[in-house]
Amino acid sequence: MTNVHQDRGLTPVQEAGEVAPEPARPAAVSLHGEVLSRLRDFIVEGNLEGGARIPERRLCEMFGVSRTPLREALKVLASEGLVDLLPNRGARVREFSVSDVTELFDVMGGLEALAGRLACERITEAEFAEIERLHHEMYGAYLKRDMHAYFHANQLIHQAIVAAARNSVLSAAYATYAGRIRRVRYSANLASKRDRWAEAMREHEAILDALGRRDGSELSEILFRHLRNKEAAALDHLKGEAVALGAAEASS
Amino acid sequence: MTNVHQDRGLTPVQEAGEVAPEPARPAAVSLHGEVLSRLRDFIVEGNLEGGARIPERRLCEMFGVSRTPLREALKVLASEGLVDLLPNRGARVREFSVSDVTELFDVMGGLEALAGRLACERITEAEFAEIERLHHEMYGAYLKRDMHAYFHANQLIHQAIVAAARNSVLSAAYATYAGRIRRVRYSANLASKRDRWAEAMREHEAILDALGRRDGSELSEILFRHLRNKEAAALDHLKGEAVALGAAEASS
DNA sequence: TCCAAATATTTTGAATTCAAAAATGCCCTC
DNA sequence: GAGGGCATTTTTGAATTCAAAATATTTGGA
Repeated sequence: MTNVHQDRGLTPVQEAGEVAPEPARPAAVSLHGEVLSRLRDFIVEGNLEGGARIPERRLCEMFGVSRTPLREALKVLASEGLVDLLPNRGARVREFSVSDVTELFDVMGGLEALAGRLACERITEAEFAEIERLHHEMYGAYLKRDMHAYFHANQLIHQAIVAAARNSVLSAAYATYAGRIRRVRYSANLASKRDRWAEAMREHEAILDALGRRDGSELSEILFRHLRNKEAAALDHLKGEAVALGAAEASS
Repeated sequence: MTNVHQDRGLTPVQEAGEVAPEPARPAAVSLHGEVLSRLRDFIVEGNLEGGARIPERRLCEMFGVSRTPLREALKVLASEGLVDLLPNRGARVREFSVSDVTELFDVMGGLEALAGRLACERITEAEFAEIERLHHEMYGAYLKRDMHAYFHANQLIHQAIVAAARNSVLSAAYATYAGRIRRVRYSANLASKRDRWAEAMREHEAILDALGRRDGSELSEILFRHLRNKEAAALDHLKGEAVALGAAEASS
């Protein structure tokens, strides 16, 4: 995966007359955009230690570009909250404290509540049917204790609700914040206890019900509380991890 | 051409003659940050025609910097949604369609609803007392038909609610979206009819009441509907303006 | 005169260069 | 041997340079 990056042959000097074919990616029009999305993915996927200093030069080598587009990308990522820029001291991957995660979950909850409300105003029958289908798929995964399939269907449901809200500003904001907490959220789900799982399933029943009745206020309410519960589970996990880490560090 | 060095030199702030001195700002440590916040303000305040092409060189002259920090600032503003970057075609101030404004107001409504809910959990007595004071101040302005004072107190109340939510991610998001719609929102308030004004005042009574009872769900509900009503007023105004503009352009 | 092709100019995207700030290492003192 | 100041190296911030793309202008032809 990482060698895809190096192999890409995006050499700073355009020595090769013909452009290498790259049908997979939609071929960003600018190096800036290319570097931005690759670096964002790279960070979101957890390939860089949080808090560690990242020399620009190393990243330039990694992506095979000069510092100009890389630095542009870093400024954008800083404005997205993924990176900290210390003046004259370089960039580092932002570390999230417990309170940061709390804040992010609350904002996600607010956005999902909004999405639910708007979705009730605008959702089509076809969209609702698709969500219903995903819900049953998720329920099947729950019965089979297939965590991965459950998690996947769950994500698709929440995404479908956001999409049904038909608000591009909301979608963009949702994507940004989802990216920030993706790592902690995923591992929290993996570690979630069975009882939380059952509870989450019940909440999803209520979500589908409110959506079916197009009751925006109620769906909004349920979604916010649903996220609050996810938040609690994630924080349990995060605190356990912090303790474990601290112990490991103390013993080493 | 070499005097760019000297011109910009040690005083990037004082350089551009037409910009008023602003000692309030904490003097950004980097040119990038300085250019970013000045350009953002410049756009938000409506000094650039929407949709018009903005050559980088002109902006460089205006701010007295080279293209590097300016281009970095443009990328960040593009990610904030204030600017459109057309590949190989330069930057232009983003134009907001009616549906863009609708989307922005809905997101603002979602954020305010969230702020209200969180504020009910966390607000102190002192903060509530201050909001109460602002409310009565606003009511006084309403009775005196002092639009400007009313608008000011109104803004402060909403800001105070967001602040009481104690969520920096929320505050940052709120500030970003508020910046995007500031112009249209202000002019809409100026143009709002008297009956909308009375209605808004009644809504604010309900806001204060729900906040006093720390009823997060209800406050959330009221705030979202309050923003929806603001949205309707703003859209009325916007459509009227569009018609007037179209007529003016047709006749010129 | 008007349109279109060819050429010249401008503007953009990105690499390179240069100065200043920070980090590193060295030596000296204690 | 430890700590502190000074020189060296590295890294960052920002200007400049250069090539490619886009835009404007000129020219040729009907």
